[in-house]
Amino acid sequence: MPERVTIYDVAAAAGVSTATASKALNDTGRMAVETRDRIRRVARELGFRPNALARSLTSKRSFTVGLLTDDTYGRFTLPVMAGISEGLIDQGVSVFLCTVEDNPELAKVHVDAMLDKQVDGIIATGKRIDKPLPVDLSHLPVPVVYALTVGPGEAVTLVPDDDQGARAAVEHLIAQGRRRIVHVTGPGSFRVVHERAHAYAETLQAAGLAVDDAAILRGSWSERWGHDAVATLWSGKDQPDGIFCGNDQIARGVIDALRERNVDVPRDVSVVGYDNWEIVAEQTRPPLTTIDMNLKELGRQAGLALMRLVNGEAVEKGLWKLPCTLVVRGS
Amino acid sequence: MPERVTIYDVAAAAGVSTATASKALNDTGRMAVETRDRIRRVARELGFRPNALARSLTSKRSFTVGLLTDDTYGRFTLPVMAGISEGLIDQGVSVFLCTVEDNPELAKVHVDAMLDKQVDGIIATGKRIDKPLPVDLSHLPVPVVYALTVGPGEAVTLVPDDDQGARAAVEHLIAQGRRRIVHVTGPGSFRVVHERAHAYAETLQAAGLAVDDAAILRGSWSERWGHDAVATLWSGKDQPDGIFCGNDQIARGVIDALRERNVDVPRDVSVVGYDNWEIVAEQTRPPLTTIDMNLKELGRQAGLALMRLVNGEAVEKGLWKLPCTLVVRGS
DNA sequence: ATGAAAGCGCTAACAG
DNA sequence: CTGTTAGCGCTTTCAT
Repeated sequence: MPERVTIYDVAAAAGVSTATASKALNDTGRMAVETRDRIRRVARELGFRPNALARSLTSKRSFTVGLLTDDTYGRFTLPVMAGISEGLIDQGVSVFLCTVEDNPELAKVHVDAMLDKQVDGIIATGKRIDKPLPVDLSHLPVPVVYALTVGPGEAVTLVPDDDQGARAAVEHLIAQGRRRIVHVTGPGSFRVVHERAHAYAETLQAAGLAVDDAAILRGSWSERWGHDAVATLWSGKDQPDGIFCGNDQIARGVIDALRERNVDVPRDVSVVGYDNWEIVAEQTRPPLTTIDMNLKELGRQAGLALMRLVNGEAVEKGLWKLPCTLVVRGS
Repeated sequence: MPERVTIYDVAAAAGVSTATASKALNDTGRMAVETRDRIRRVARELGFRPNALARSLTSKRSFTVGLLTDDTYGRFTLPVMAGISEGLIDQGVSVFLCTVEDNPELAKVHVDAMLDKQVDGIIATGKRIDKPLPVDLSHLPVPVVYALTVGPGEAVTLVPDDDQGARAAVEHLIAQGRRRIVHVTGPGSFRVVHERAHAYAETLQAAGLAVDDAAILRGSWSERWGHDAVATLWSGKDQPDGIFCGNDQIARGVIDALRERNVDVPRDVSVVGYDNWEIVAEQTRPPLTTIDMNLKELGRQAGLALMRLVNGEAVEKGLWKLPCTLVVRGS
């Protein structure tokens, strides 16, 4: 395996001191252009790459951040991760990814490992906005940003704007001429369920449509529940012509159930999902119109906010609600 | 933000030199037990945590590895990542996760960043066993292990044993009393398609069942294709009583299509999928019997193999085929 | 049994 | 314009 080239090698080869070499390579200090060029050329020829660890030791910056998540399955974490990575790569920042599940000890081990490795900051992310990670991150020697998970009030927390997202979904259904719109969603124990349901009701009201509490059906986040909800709805008399689902899996169950009843989507009923989980949304028949939470963008913003904090720049504390986007497909 | 405590602080507070403090904390050297205990106690009281960067500078080990993947969606990468992390956490190793998509420049940037940060080794992983990452990892100053992606012949490469997995699937169908078993799989351009098809044919033959080339239907990796394949199969005369699918999505399409034709699964036809993608496999009706590639275990092994390489221990080079497991559900 | 000193690779004051 | 020196936090000979 090739030996690593140090700045001493470069300095020696260029016939200068390491200080000069350092300055030349970092474009700091002042020196003859030709010296600078020569040193740079030598460095390139030797394939010199500075040891980031050594650099960090003095600079107090490791250009490394930690991403902590309790989302084992990665449905939400991965887009966030991709956004962070993409947003920070040109600052030369790398990301430690740690999955902590619901295990406080494991979480502590990972946080300690990150701190020992001098991460510049930590991003905490999760699968539930209303559930904190199993570890207290509030008195760490580095800044912390929360994404898709609750942080303390004085922290920066990024979440998708559920209110706006749900509103966009319902407004779309109304724009399709739908008038009897129901909402099939997840368990009432999730805060997003309330927020989306609330936005749903308000949007109907604003459009002068009847708002009926019975039109909000709460169940699990599964296909099966979407299926069952349709069975319930179609056993009554007033069938809806628009269904806003709490997530794409429910929507998938709904669409499948409707097809089995020979109810045509979107002719007879329009369906809108939530999450834009492409693997689900693109495979429904017809493909699912849904709300995209723009998680990648959320990740990018989280990363950038963290770096601003790291750099001591001012960052507005509190809850950042990032806009969702309606993705229109065939349903 | 709390100031970091250094070994100098500990040494000073304990009234010893840093050398002694270091020895006490690392359980090296020899000294009075009481001195050691006192130093340790002081360190604990002060909340001392050694700076891993400084330590790495001398030890030449960063206890950090890089995970490179082209699997944006993360379907395969995440379990592998979880396995690596889980397998290495008690050695104090952290993982940099980098998604490089198919972008050679991006890949190079990430690899360089990792090397600059002195990763002890790199694990390359991907979504296709027969496609290399868009970057050459063969002349790096650190060891590399490949998982779910092709590496050079002299490298360690871990893949699921497709032959054994497919065999297990078909044997299960035969054990269910199925005699007319077809194989609905993905595009012929994937190597796994050939391997699984080959194992399928061989297993039938070994059981004394007729092997027919027309019984292998190649298409895309989608639900839609599973659906279409059933349409094709049921338009002919000899309908199968067992279907081995190339992945779970195809299997899902197959099961849905069968239900639409009032063909009962598993009474009339047994279906086996591949991947054990729980989100799909558990939501089919009935839940899908499928093959699990044990990716988390594969990740763990990859991590352990890499660390053995890092430690200069002997590791058998070449292709490691790890066993798959049949997961029996309702189909 | 303990400590002084050197050094890991790099950067930054400060001289020359 | 360039080099000497000190130091980042820790480990490790080598003296004492």
